Amino acid sequence: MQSTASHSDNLLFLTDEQLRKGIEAMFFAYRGFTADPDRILEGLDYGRAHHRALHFIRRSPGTTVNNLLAILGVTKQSLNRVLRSLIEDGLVESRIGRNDKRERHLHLTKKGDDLERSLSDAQRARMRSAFRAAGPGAVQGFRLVLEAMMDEDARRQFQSLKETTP
Amino acid sequence: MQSTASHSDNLLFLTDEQLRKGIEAMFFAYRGFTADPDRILEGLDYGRAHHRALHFIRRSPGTTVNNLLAILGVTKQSLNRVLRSLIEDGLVESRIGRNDKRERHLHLTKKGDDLERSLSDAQRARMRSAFRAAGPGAVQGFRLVLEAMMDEDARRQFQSLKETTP
DNA sequence: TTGGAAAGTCAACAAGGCTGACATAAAATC
DNA sequence: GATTTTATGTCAGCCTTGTTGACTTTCCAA
Repeated sequence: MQSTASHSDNLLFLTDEQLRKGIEAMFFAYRGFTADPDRILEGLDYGRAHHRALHFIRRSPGTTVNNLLAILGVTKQSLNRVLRSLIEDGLVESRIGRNDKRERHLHLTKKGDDLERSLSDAQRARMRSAFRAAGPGAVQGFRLVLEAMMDEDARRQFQSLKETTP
Repeated sequence: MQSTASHSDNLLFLTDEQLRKGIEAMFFAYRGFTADPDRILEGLDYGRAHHRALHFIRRSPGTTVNNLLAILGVTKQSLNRVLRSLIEDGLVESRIGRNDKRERHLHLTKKGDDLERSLSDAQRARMRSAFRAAGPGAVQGFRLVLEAMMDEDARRQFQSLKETTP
């Protein structure tokens, strides 16, 4: 029975019940994850889509529109609507490429950087307190599971973002 | 320096860089998390909102509309639109409460159960493969962090769902 | 018996996805 | 040099899913 016990121990986390808990945890946690930035954006004329664009532009200054499209996984029409308003309002600057003049390289202005910072500060604060509450080992596990849950493409994008040190 | 090293070891996972990675991991992983059910729903006339309603009705058969509202965190008008189509199409049955006849108790029909099963099968398959890839320890950490990331209310709901054994 | 809670409905609106069609400029290729 | 491909932007229109506000019906409970 010893080997049976150890066998079931190893597979315990793969029962449908455990998987369902994982699914529901993702659902509730994602709500918390977006709650703080959403609250900040409520007053302004922006939404979650604007936050995502600002985040990845700040993350990779000078990124092209096509690049951003691939990362965000939306259509250019969707992204364009968001970018247009950010550019009009002076939060994002679009510079014509030097080598390839078809490309637009995106940068945050001071104003855009300020907003993104306030949004990500709020999000980081929650992440920090969750990490602190769960402990270092848990954080490692958290990232392993999330990475394994991604689509191949997303994982590649995530990993190449990881490697860059801004 | 021994105590300094151990001190920085303990805080290493709280650097802004680590937190940013956590944020991006949530973003990419959530996309993967919803991708499979979304693909199935694409053909049908339903969306993610329908999936969520079906999930929690199957999870807690006989739940009231108010209960579901609290869990899903949307307005009754939003939920009503979704429930109406599910009831019309014969996936959900709405039974008037016996004790309190104002209440509607929600149940899945065979048809609703079949659809929910096919959606959650797909979602569980991804979760299973992520859990398997990451290992039991990681799964524990994953859930600890997610739980700590939830709002108070959501955490209470999550925990009371956990305790129920259907 | 009356106040208020639970549930449902209608209307209107917004964010943010999507498709399709088309325009322009520039690079790449033949 | 002509043609094709690529990167971007834009217009129009559609869908889902969220919102608010106003109103009705039902019916429990004080």
